[in-house]
Amino acid sequence: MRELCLPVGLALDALKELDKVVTKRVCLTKGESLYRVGNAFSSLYAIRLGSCKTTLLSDDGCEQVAGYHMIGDVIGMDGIGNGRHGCDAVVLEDSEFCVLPFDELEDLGRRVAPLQRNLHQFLSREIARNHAVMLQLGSMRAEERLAAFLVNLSQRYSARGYSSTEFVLRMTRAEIGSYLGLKLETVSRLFSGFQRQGVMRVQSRSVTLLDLPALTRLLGQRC
Amino acid sequence: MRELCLPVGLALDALKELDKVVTKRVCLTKGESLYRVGNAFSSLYAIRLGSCKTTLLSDDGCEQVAGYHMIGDVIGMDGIGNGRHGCDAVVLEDSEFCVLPFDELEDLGRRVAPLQRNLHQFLSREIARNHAVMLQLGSMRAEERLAAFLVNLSQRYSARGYSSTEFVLRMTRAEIGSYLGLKLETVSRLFSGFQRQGVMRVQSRSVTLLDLPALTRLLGQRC
DNA sequence: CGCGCCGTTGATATTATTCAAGACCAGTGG
DNA sequence: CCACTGGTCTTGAATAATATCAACGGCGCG
Repeated sequence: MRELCLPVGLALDALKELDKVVTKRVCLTKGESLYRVGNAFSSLYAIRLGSCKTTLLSDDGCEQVAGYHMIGDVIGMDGIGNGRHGCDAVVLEDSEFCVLPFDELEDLGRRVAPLQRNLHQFLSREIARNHAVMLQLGSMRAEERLAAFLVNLSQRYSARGYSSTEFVLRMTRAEIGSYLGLKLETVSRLFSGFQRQGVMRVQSRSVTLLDLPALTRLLGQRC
Repeated sequence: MRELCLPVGLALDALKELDKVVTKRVCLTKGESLYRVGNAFSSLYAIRLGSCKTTLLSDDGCEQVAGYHMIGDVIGMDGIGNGRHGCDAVVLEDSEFCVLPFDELEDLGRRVAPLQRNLHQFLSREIARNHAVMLQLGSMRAEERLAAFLVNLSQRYSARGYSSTEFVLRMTRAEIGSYLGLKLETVSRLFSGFQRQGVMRVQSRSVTLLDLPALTRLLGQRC
């Protein structure tokens, strides 16, 4: 628990307190849901192992991928506001989660100021993260969106000690497209295009970024 | 302060405590900034009067409108995470803000559980709000986005005791477009189109929604 | 009055979607 | 072992949606 999730730069006693509330684990296999829209909210979840996507359901029943989450990410924060989860969390590979009962987390926050601060930072960063996605969806063209997606993945894998240039996509083209506001064919074409330009290699879900600087340059090009 | 902002359904003593930390006000005139990207974060701000937009700056220096905020909204929450504001807040008309020093808010939260809960709900709702915007940007067509925007404004004005069918847009076509991921010409054309269909009347910034159900229907139509 | 920003509209260009066909791949059962 | 199947992925051609370019009208303000 300690090296991931909430506690970053916390004192030892604060960590011990935190460990006390994190007692439960959940293991799920590919395709299963951790929670669904409308489920009563009671806990946040930290990904200990594996990955998942969160999906939104618009009024008309059409679903959109809202986030791709990997080891160390905390999910479920959108449920605090009205006591119900606002999205589905679907596991993309066999995964394990820490259960963080939110009432106890709040309790703890009241007693341990650094932990409280930490929780607030997590909530805030989730907001900032969404802002970045909004920027992507609102002002980038298809090519730039996919490049941004790849660079983002690269950075997150790198931050977790994995290779920043070689990784396996856990989502289908359709899911990536949904996340980026594109159709699956467009995503496929873009991958092919990037490969043709020599920027990356794609072999179904396996990805090798050959020219990360070039990808990064694509982002800053235009508005 | 009481009727707006944070405190909804709080006990009287909790309210009194809250009043103690909300001592400062800020008044700004059209075009001024409440804060800017990179400014040190110290407070949240509740809009007491007027309205403002928040804008993001992408790496290449292109700006996008990320939110439109009106009386009673609390802004600045994206700055908690790393101690600096992540967007600009620009006032759209002469406006007044309550300053909510965040350290004191956290202090207070540790002492008054309902207030703590309230703060968390606010943060969470901001996340949920962003999700809705992501849905708009990611899976709706231009017409649907503008309809969603208008319906959203209508609901928010209505919730604040103003007319749900007649209001004044505080943003230019370019700003609305930026918010919705469209160009100003597209926004203009859509307004004209809606007017031609008899769904609404537009007279520069003054808007009258003639057929709210029709607008709402536009949202649920397709994916 | 004239200037600058804002808004509208048309013609054209670009971008991404849709529709359609087929390839690939893993898992299944004969 | 191999054919079969369903899901995924790729690619092309036609189409639709939106952006871009350009011109002009209007309004507010100094």
